[in-house]
Amino acid sequence: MSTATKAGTEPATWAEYALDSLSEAGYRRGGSRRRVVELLGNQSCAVTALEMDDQLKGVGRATVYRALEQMEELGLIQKIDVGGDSAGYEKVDPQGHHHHHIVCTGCGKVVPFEDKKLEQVIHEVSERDGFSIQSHDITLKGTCEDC
Amino acid sequence: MSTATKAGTEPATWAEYALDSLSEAGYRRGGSRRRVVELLGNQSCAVTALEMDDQLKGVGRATVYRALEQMEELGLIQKIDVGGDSAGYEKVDPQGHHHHHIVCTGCGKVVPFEDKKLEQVIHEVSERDGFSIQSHDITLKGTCEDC
DNA sequence: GTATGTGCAAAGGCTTTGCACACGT
DNA sequence: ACGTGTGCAAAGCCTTTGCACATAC
Repeated sequence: MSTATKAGTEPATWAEYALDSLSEAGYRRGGSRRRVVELLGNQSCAVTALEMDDQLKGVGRATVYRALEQMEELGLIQKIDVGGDSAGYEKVDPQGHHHHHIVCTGCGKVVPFEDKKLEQVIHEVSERDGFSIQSHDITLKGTCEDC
Repeated sequence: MSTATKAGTEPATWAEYALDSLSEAGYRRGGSRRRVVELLGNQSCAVTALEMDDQLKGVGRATVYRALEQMEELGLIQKIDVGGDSAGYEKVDPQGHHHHHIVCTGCGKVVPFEDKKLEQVIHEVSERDGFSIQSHDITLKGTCEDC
């Protein structure tokens, strides 16, 4: 019972990829979870659970949290500490692209950044300590130019 | 016995240094905060507020949190996400030495590590993005050998 | 003696869980 | 039809705040 679109079978967007992965994991294609997935797919950086709940008017808060839990379990999204009270979540690129975050302790602003050298060093560290690294979540804290 | 100490200038331990800093910042030398400071001074890695509260029997939980807030404000300690529900805290070495953490997503074990190359790359990044970096808190997540 | 420090208890905020009903398969 | 998905409300847990008393200065 494959709902695969065409012979290519390559999902065009992260949301499609995530929905397919959830389906393969045995989850049904419910409408509320789908809305959570699509919201995450439209974001380029971290969003908190409460922000998602605010934007998804017909969706219960519990459903948002449950969907996030399932997706994090499958490695589709990543939980990120954005400094506030609520945790941030963002999609994980299946092709391995990712960024990190600088949080301003003054105004709370979150700025994403990428750095190839940093990626390489992290990769070396993860091999050095006998750990099998699943993800790395680097958050720098500082003061931005406006503060 | 210490041969290097001169008349009340250089604090011999982190706890003394922290208590001096708090005093200079205008805080009085209360007994409960002192116990929190000394507990932190005896730890080499992150401890949570609730763990501290458990160990400090006569000290109120509110006092623990208030002391942590004050010390973090002064940069004496650093808040660290150790993956659980409760936040971790650890002393900041005034001489700049520090380590980072790998958290096992299987058993929750926290392993500290150091890496000079990583430090240098972080330093470069912090200068590149126009941010004034106060601290960096790098947490890798993975599976340890026992899991 | 006065202002800060502290413990207790209550409140706050984010997250999780229980349960009954709706929906996907 | 059956079992999962979902919304609502309540509970849980960490953390913060209010208040009265103790303590440092």
